[in-house]
Amino acid sequence: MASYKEKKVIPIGTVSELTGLSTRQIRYYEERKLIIPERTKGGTRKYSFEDIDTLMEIANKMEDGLQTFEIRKSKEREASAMIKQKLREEIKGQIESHFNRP
Amino acid sequence: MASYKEKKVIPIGTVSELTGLSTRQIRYYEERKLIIPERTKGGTRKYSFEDIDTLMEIANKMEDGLQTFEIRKSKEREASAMIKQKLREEIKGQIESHFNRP
DNA sequence: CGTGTAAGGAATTCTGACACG
DNA sequence: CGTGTAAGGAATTCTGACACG
Repeated sequence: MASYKEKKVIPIGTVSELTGLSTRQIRYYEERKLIIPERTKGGTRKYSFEDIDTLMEIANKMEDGLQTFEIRKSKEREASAMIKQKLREEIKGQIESHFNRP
Repeated sequence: MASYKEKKVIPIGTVSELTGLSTRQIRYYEERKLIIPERTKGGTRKYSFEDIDTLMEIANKMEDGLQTFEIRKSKEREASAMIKQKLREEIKGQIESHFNRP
């Protein structure tokens, strides 16, 4: 969970190099809630490697002609699908353990 | 091999926060060849998570009263031991495959 | 809508040096 | 030897705005 990949430590200039996106694009995707970096005391943005992966996906979708709000929607859908899936599995587990009780 | 952990992307200020070391200490350990960050075009240092682990180890050894050159020596010894070990295994593998040839 | 850019300012980092011990 | 600090400058980043399409 709390590993390297999730740790927000990379400045925007490096993210720009790693993703090939301009800093303008990266900041704009934040404005559209597609990524949420952390900030230092001074206010400079810090990203994680996970954010970089996310940005690459965003870049692909933008190339496919999607609009930022569509990308956000599909992210939200994915997230809620994940939660529902978790719940389903949990309930299934409980039912099974109920019937298998000796 | 070429994963997140080895990628040099973290600026010195963040490294300082993560390790608890001062930027002065971090730069000094570089001067003593204990860590070797990369640089951006502009010349600012970039570290990897691996470097951070290394710095934590260095910090421990410094607390134990070791001097930087001793730490460097022990690192070099480790490195050459690793290489010798690799060679030994390689030769062993070759001998075995020789005798097991049908 | 998504992105480039010039603008002015603030935060971050760099190096070489002096200080202390 | 290892580290703090003040100094001056350079690189990096920030925000809000205008522009184009």
